[in-house]
Amino acid sequence: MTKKTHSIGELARELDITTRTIRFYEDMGLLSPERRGQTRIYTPADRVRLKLILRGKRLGFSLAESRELIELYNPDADNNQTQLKALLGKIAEKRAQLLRQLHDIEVMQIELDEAERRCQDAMRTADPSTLSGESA
Amino acid sequence: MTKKTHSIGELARELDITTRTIRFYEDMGLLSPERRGQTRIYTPADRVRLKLILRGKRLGFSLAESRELIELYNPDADNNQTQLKALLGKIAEKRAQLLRQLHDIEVMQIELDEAERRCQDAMRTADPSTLSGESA
DNA sequence: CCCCAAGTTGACGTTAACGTAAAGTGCGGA
DNA sequence: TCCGCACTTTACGTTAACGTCAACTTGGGG
Repeated sequence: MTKKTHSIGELARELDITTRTIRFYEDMGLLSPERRGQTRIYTPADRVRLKLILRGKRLGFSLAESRELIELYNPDADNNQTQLKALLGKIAEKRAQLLRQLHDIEVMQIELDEAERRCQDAMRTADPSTLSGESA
Repeated sequence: MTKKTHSIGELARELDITTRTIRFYEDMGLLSPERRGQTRIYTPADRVRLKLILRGKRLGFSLAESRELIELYNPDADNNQTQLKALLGKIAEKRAQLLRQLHDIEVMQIELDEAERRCQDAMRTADPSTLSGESA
């Protein structure tokens, strides 16, 4: 059975971040691992949270935004109807933001296509004297 | 004919950023508008560059990355074959990065779906006493 | 028992991306 | 002519997200 908990070092190595980063996220309230004495112990759930944060980072989310996201995934038992409605609203917001990013990516992909085309055109029409030595 | 150049203030208003930001981008080498005396004059091309930077920001790109992107779109006449190959390589990198982001967005959308579902479940099963006053 | 690797808590340093305040320039209108 | 507004440069301040020591403690191996 795949070991259920991790040390901070293990997590850091696996996710390719530093322990400092993990502790920082804890300071920011994004994680709250258990303790055995002083030592932090991370559950699979903590690992999931971390990966969620890192995914957020890859999309340009701030830690505050990632914290919001994490909270969205937690309809805690103590949420009343009003709070739940607010949650649904925030979910819709995030969704809209993702759609905007999708659009931005599409546009950027097209621009990259054009850039590549121009680049290849330039290679074909380039002065052959600038060839940098692959012919004997 | 739609006026061809813009003042820094016009651009700032249109793109919803500050003039400080625009000047900062210039300091970072992302823009180099013409001058009429001291005053900066922005061409449509400058405007395009700016929008490109802002799109990059929405996707979490740093200004350095945006500068790279801008350079990708400029197969300057003075690029030799070696440089052009390097450009194609960078274009491929950016493409890969965008694909990663696309994947991240997909995953996140699914997670939002689940979050929304859980949230609505919670609303249905919630203690009706927490209803905050919409029934007469 | 002692050491070392891996953990811990401070605390200060650093980088990116601007904000903000100060002090001056240039120009179209009353 | 003087006002006001938009522009300019210079320079210091700020926030987020860590990096980088320093000075501990702690559990297991020789």
